[in-house]
Amino acid sequence: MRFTSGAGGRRDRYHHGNLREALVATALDLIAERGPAGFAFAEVARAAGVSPAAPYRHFRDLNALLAEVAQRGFAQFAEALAAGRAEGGADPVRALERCGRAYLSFARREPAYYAAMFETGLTLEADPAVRSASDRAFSVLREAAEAACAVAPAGRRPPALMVALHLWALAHGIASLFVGGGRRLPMSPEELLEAGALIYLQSLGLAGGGGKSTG
Amino acid sequence: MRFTSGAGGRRDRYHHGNLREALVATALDLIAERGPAGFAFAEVARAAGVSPAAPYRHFRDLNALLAEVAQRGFAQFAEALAAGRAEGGADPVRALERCGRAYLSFARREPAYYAAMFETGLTLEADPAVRSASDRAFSVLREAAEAACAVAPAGRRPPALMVALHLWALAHGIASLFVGGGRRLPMSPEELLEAGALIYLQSLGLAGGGGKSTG
DNA sequence: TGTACATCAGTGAACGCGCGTTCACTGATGTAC
DNA sequence: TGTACATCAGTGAACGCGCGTTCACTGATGTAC
Repeated sequence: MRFTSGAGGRRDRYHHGNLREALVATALDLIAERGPAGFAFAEVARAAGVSPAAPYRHFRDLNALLAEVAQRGFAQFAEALAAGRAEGGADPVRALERCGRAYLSFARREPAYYAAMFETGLTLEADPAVRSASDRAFSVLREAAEAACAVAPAGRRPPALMVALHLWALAHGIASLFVGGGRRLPMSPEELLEAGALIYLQSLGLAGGGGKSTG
Repeated sequence: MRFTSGAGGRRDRYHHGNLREALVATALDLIAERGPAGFAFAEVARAAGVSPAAPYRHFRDLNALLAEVAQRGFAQFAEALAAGRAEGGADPVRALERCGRAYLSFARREPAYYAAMFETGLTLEADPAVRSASDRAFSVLREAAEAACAVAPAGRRPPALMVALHLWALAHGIASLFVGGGRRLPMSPEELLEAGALIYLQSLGLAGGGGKSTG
């Protein structure tokens, strides 16, 4: 549980004071336990210690609550990607690699957010707020790819958008298949992604031929 | 609808005769409409034109039915991958590429199966039959990767399992993100995968340096 | 070919349950004066 | 500082509904003789 019943000990008041936040946090807990489709609106209310009618003051229905969770997830995701990118420092290729690593690490660190973002069926993508939060996250990766592609050998500069999509898909595929799920691997997802990105970027002339490029 | 009410016109009989098959087909229809978590056990019965108690003769509960769907999906998936591989002919690298292409094309052609296989939450993977059907599908890809890696330049032969995992993740990521979903792309998923696989395999010395390798 | 019978797949009624949603309400908060 | 009042967040009771599951049943099928 995150702070489902108010970490400050200010509970059992008639006015909850922070129910909207509490509902989001509770939904996140329930998603972690049972997946994004594993519970009902009334259940969130019960788990938050509130009457079944209370959530209607804040969300039209369960879907709206899940959309809010997904939206926040994408916002945090964007921050995590940007932080990863910054970690790479001045070297744009290294920054791109770190960006991919941050993708995977977010999926591992925040499986509930990740599930809300990507495993809810496509319904959420119809929500404009979710959609634009998602776009903002992807644009971090796209910009990192643009910077990296700019340092490619002149004359064989790959399309940055394509590079971004390839790395996104690779990271997403690895996260979906091998993080959390029961599938066994002979290596960690992180190692798998790092190796894949290295092989891919080498082919584009963007990574050193065999040298160590990460710490 | 596939053949929900018996394609042979032999309906309105007391004994359905093929209810098990009809339930699987109906579930597939419902998954296509609303996703793997979007309907109830009783609803499958109703859609199949049968009393709510009837499905219990064939499946313990909705989860067992979904597991059956997933299992069949993986079986067809394995066949599709093998067919793709065979399409590549004697050239093992080409065969590997075709295998990846078949992955994507299955996701597009059979979105309901694909959803049952990969978007049901991890619960299904606990089922041994589903698990082994899934393993069988992956082993087609792994064997294709082994054959392809065997023709790599001696001395820098990549680990085949890793190559298989990379291509699997790439294809799965592209399928999950860009097939069916609302996300727009500047190119088709097929082209994206083909380009990605080519870049990746070139780096391993497995694909011609810039030559056309597909038809 | 015909009859008796066992088997089994599907019926339909029934149950308790939790959900989604609404409603008039009530208690807390903050603000005007 | 104190009081009256508007606002608003949460209550709790209520409703109809569909679900999951069970049960004794019944009608179709196939087989033994």
